[in-house]
Amino acid sequence: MALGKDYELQDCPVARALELVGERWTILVIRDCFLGVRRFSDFLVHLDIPRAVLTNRLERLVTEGMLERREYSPGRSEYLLTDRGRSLWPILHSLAEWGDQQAAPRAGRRRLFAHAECGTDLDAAGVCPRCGVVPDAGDVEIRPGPGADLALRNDRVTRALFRPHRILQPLDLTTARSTASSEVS
Amino acid sequence: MALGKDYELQDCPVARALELVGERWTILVIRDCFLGVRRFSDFLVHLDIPRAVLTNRLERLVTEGMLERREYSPGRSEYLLTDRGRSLWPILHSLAEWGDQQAAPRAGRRRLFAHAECGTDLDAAGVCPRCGVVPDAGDVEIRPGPGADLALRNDRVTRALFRPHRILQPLDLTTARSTASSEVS
DNA sequence: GGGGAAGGTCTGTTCACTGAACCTACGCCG
DNA sequence: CGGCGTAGGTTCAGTGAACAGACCTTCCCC
Repeated sequence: MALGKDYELQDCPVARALELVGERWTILVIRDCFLGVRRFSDFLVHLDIPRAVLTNRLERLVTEGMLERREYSPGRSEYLLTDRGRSLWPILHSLAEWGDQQAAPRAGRRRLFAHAECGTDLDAAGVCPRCGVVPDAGDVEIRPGPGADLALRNDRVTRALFRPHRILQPLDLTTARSTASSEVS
Repeated sequence: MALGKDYELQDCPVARALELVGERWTILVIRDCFLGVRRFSDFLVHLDIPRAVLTNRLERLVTEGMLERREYSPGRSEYLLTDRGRSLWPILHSLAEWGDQQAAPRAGRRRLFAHAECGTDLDAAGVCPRCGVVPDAGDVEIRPGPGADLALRNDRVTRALFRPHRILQPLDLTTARSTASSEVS
């Protein structure tokens, strides 16, 4: 299903897409995957999502072929975007663009995306203005914009995101973890 | 709110976007607006959405400034996309692209988008390959692709969509209405 | 003034999300 | 060995939203 009653009878590609990624939380889980989050507990602290729902969404994304589950140690798994999952990048990017245009804090954008190869910021359509290409998700670097705000939320994942890094690469949570004097919700 | 518990604490543009358009059905209502649907009863037959939910979504979209409600006759209203609503076009387009890539029927794509000025089909990023621009939503023409299928669903709106037309322009429902021998769900 | 369409509201039921508690396996430390 | 912490879940009661279907009101047309 997707949203209670599935949209099966909708002969429309948008409905098809929503069947796969339209459930509550699903898009945010995928967003976190792009940001480099891979472990259950990291999704948990970053999303404030009920554990049962997270379990459910991860399972579903795995069976849909968006994520791959891999045990990095007995009983511990991490979740990685598959090629299919990565193909969602244009959707994520357009959502982020729109969200920032419509509701950016006064301070400015929260996150900036750049073409990693040349360092140029992407335009609204996801195109690198210098190279004239739409970079693959693996070639995008993300960094906090002027509107980013640690006061709003301060968990180890959010802190780690304050260092620029390539999308899809695992976050460096070690230092962020040790910096943590208190783990504020 | 947006999805039960709102995503207020997410300092992320994607979460902001989902707060506005992430609820069940909301995206499909907006899709229909782009397709030219304007009236309560047309949304109803095309979406198979519970009436109460439709009322609620339309109301919310109006208060969010995505739609404008206009009485075209006492007690009868139609809903039109505002500029803010139109700015969602890139998101809709990327969703449609992705949905068709991932789950197109064997017969092929369900819908095709073309740049109305020159008649060229848009590429996956929404760019017109001939003109090199991302056409505004008002300059996009939509027509059924080879994978479109009236057998799946056959209401007056779906039938009207079988004629090519410009996005945002009202559908010509009159002939489709009269053609209707029986209004199959 | 009877019938039909448009655009809703109301109601009972089902279903999914929520929050909190509980559980298990592993690793480390003394 | 025994205790503690962490990762990654599962279980369960409570709640709020979605669902289907009946009902209602206003307008229009004959």
